[in-house]
Amino acid sequence: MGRTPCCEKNGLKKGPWTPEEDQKLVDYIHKHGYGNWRTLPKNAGLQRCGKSCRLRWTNYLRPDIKRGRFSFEEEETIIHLHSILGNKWSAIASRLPGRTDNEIKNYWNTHIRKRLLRMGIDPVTHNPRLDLLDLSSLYGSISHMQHPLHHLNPELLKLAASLFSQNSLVNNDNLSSQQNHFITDDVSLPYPQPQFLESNNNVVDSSSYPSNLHHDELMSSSSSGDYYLQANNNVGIASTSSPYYYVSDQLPPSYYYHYHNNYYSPDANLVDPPMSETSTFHSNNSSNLVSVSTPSSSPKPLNSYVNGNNSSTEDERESYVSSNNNTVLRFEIPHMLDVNAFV
DNA sequence: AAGCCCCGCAACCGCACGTAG
DNA sequence: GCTACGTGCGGTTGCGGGGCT
Repeated sequence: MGRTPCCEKNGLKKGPWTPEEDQKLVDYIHKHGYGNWRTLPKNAGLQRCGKSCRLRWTNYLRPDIKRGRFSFEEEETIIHLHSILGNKWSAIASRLPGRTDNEIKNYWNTHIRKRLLRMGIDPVTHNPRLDLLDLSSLYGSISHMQHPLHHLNPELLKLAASLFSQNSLVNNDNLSSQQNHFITDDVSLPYPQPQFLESNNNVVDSSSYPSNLHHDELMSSSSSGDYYLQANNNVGIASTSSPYYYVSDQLPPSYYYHYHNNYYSPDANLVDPPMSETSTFHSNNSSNLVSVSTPSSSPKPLNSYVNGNNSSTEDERESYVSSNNNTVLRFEIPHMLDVNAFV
């Protein structure tokens, strides 16, 4: 232990770099290259610590640094890589030429993360935040009925199925496009088909939606390509990479999809979510325990994002994303979430 | 116009970890 | 094994700009 600090605290400048300091650092590195950051500032005539010089060089002065706002492709890559690598900013930066880890980290924290939260997506797990919806009354309504699904309004069933299928995967060629169902003990109902929409809202593809959603088959489903599919209707599914949902055997099988090449675009404006970070709810029948839990990942109150003012740049970004000719998966959530209106 | 507030971003801090001598 | 050093990361700070009142 007892490692000495990288610099003496006394006499060394902190704070923003002046153009003169930048020039000194650049000149020195052009002449001698960079190497020993501890001795570099002294040799370069800078009243800075080596760490500060290194950060200034790697994050700002390096000649190959790309300036300006992130392109849609870069942003897509960041989200993609973050879903795989997590907060490995340097690893992400290595895949984005000209971008630094610090820049990506800042951009993530100030733009992408907030937008994902507004979209109802957990920025850590990249899964929809089901905790934003209070489903207790919905499931309570289902579970206390003797033949629950027979008596429900189709709109309510559609909503329930929609909520369960929010984690749908996309573009899996190995899955056929048969009618999708969720299975209960006594009734089989079609899953609502998520729609692929172009920017003009034309439906362009729905054939790649996962099929064979019978839970017995899902139990044995395997990963395919980039997509990871797991399903289980037992209580207590454990996963190291995603939130998990577990339900009783009288409710739709739980499942989630870990996806890599696409991301969700639920219309978060359709709901006014509760501000709880995690919600757990129980049906009236204790044997039908239903728990939907999304790990907390937001140090800031969610309403600071959901209800907060959007900056103009953020609005621009939103319009940029929506106007880009990229296909996104869009989930339609009914406006009316009052269960009593359906039963 | 002035003051306040919010936000984005550059920069810093502290710590952990890998590596070479 | 110890130490120095470089590097990476999460968290945080503080400045400056812009918007609002």
